[in-house]
This record gives sequence, structure tokens and C-alpha cells, in this order.
Amino acid sequence: MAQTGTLTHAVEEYLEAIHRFASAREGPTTTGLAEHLDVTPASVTGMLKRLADLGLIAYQRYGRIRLTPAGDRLAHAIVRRHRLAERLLADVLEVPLDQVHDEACRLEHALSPDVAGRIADKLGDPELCPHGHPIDAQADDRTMSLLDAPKSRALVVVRLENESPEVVRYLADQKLLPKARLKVRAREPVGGGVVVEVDGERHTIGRELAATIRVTRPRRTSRT
Amino acid sequence: MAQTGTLTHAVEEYLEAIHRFASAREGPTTTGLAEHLDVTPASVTGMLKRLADLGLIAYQRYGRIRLTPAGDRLAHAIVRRHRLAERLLADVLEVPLDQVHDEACRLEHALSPDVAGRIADKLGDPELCPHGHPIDAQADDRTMSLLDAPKSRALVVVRLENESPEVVRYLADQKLLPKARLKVRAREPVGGGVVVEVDGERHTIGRELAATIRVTRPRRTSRT
DNA sequence: GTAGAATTTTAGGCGAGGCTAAGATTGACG
DNA sequence: CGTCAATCTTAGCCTCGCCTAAAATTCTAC
Repeated sequence: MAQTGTLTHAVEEYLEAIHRFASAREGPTTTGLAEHLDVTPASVTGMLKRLADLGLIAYQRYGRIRLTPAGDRLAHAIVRRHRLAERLLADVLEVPLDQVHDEACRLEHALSPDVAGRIADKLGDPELCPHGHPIDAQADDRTMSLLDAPKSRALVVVRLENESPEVVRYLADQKLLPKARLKVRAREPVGGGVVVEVDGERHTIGRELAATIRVTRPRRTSRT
Repeated sequence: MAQTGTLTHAVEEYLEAIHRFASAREGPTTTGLAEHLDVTPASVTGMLKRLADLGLIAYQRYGRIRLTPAGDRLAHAIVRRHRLAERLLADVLEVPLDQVHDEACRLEHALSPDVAGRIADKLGDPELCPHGHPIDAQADDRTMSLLDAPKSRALVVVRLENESPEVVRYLADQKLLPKARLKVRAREPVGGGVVVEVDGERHTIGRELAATIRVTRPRRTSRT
């Protein structure tokens, strides 16, 4: 029933993708996974069967997709390796943030538990990846989507749910990376865009994009 | 005809293995590759055909195996990534030397040219991997095998051709890692073992093992 | 130079993981 | 409640990379 070393790259990719969907509170769907992984829905169905056979997901035809405890443990380990790789790339090798995710996607499958542990040691057990996602299991999530954030209150960006290079580059331009302080100034009457003020400047963030930015009220604890 | 990004892991493994054999002046053979890659000779034949189709090796049935210029360029790039990965693992993450090779074998396929370049930058363009192999193309090789080394002269270990964990661990115990200074004291009359003096102590190194240790007369240049 | 050993290749198969096309199921909406 | 679109699965096929068993070739040694 699936040893750690036994997993193929494809299996790891799927587990990670399912985990990401689940964490994002969107139930993973065949089509959603297909888009995320850039394969056809038919291929996803095939792999879901295999994952079910391996005891990594609970699933029946046309049914809901959920990780089993075993699958969840593995997925966590993979995501952890991914995020540690991101920190190594960003902090040690100074890879530009918008490239960090894609590079880490390849590295995560090549990191042994031992090397992952050493990265964590070297970097002083970082808590967050460069996009603001927790590296180890998180208990509670006090963040909200920028879309739901209250107007005129001090907010701070916690993490970006969308790590694609274009999105990260765009948000870097707008100074909307994790730890950035901002306020919501207005919401567009149609389309639901959000007008934010960052660094004294105002930008409008489209609805879909705003939904992927998680923010919170500033904690007195962290003030650079 | 084979873009860089197009290569599968298996193709990269084979190119690297062929390159290693060629560098070691042993012509690569079907059986040799099969052992090195831990697959059957029949599988090697299959892959050799594919590599020939891709224009990466020149080869005909029962004939000699040689990298084409294109194959050689690719193989060099792969070996370079491997050795840069080794330096990163050894220098930054402090992975024990005997594990470095195996970890790098997995990492090398996951490093983009960009990340490889950044590793080289961060580490100050190192010339050698931790086992003493040159990271970039080497012009001439003034080294000799420990088996051929003259007696009673000061010698220094340049590199280990065999990077397997057991061998590296064993040689580390004998203090016979790159840069170690030694003298050949005697040769066994039968079996061809070599008696060396390192650090004031004498050990006998078996014939096969001694053949994989490259040494040279010390250059006045490097004296730690 | 020829027999036997060693090496290499062919033939035939298998599993992983992808695809397309077509059929099944679900769900949204009039 | 039925219909139609969206979603999901099945069926059938493909490539890659590996395997075993058997045949072909080359090498070695008398």
C-alpha cells in the first residue's frame, strides 16, 4: 500500500494537486485537476482509479474526491518539500519570486527526506514559503480573501493562492506580495473588482485575482 | 532532433552514463551500461536505438557506441548540473560526502539551466565537484591512476572515479579523499594491491579500487 | 579455423500514463 | 418533471521504458 519511495512522479503530482484543491476549500474535481495538471479529464479519471487502488484517495465513480489519511500524509510531505525547495530557491539562490513555484515543482520530486530536513535546518525551520503558505501543517486559518476584506481597515497580505509566474510578477509590480500592508478603498459596482491602496497608491484588482489573495488584520507581533 | 527540455529522465541517464564511460577511457558497452544503470542489456539496446534516432549517439548493431557532438553537448550539460548539485549539497546543505552522489543523481534532472547558473554564481564558480571531477570541460588530464603511480614520491589525490556511498565512505575512513597527500610504499606481489602511506599510516588498497583513484604529483600552487 | 563463451540483439509482453471519441451520469433550468 | 449542457467515465489506442527468453553475432582459445 504505497511506500514513500514507490510513488511515481505522476502520483506525487496528483496527490499534491488534490491537496491544494482541498486546502483551498474548493472540492477537487476531475475537470479542475485536469486543468491544473494540464492533462485531459479522461486521464484524470484513470489516475483517480489508481490512487484509489493505492489507498490514497477515497472515491467512487462520479463521486467526491477526498484524500485518505495515508494520502493526506503523503501529500503533506510532498507539499512540504515543495515549499522548502521554494525557500531554498528564493533565499539561498535568489531565484526571482515569479519563477520559484515552477522550479520547485520539479525539485520537489527529487528531494529525499534527508535533504529536505537539511534545507529546513539550514534555513532555520522557516514557517512559510515565499508565497506565504505554511510549510508545516497549519491549525487554524485566520485569513480572508481580499474579496471579503472590510473597507478602510489596515490589512496585510498573508499569502497568494495563485503562484503562476504571470500572477506573481503582476502582484510584485503592484507591491502586493506577502507582508505588504494595504487598505481596501472601494469595490467596483459591477464586476466586483477591489480598489486597494498600497504604499500610497491605488490599484484595482479584478474579482478573480482578488479572490486568490489572502489577507488578515495586522498582528502587533510582526512589524519587520 | 532533441530539444533540451524534451529529454526524458531515462534519456538523460543514458547520456550521462555513456559520457562517464567515455571520459573514463573505457568504451561504453551494452553490458557496462546495463550494470551501471541497473537495467538489462536488452533494455540498453532498445534505448541505444532511440538515442541513435534522436541523433545523440552514433551506433550500429554490435558496433561501437559514441556520442555525437549534439549528444556530447547535452551530456556535458547534464554532468555539469550533476556536479553543481553535488557542490550545493556538500557545501551549503552539508550532506555527508558519501550520500552526495546519489542525491545529485535525482536532482540533476530537476535543475533548469537558470538555477544551475545561480548555483554556480552563489558558490563562486567552483571548478571541481566534491569528488574532484571538473565541473566544466577539462582540457588535459595530468592525473594517473593510483595503480600506475610511482613509489615513494609525494602524491595528492585528485578525484574518485567511483562515487558510490560504500566506496566514498571507505575512502573517507582511510583519509583518501581529494586533496589528501600520500605516498605509494609498496605493491603486493600477487593481486596487485597498493600499499599507501597517508597521514603517517599505511593501508593496502585493492587493485580494482586503486584503479579508480586518480592522483598526481603535488602542484606548488595549492597548499591549502 | 572452428567450438564454445560472452556479448548483443530481436521478439514479444507489461505497466504507467497519456490521448481521442463516444457514452453515461449529474445537475440546472424552464 | 423533462431536457440540455456540463461533467465524468469507458473503450480503445499510443509511446516510453522496462522485462524475459531466444536468436544472432562477435570474441577467445585451442
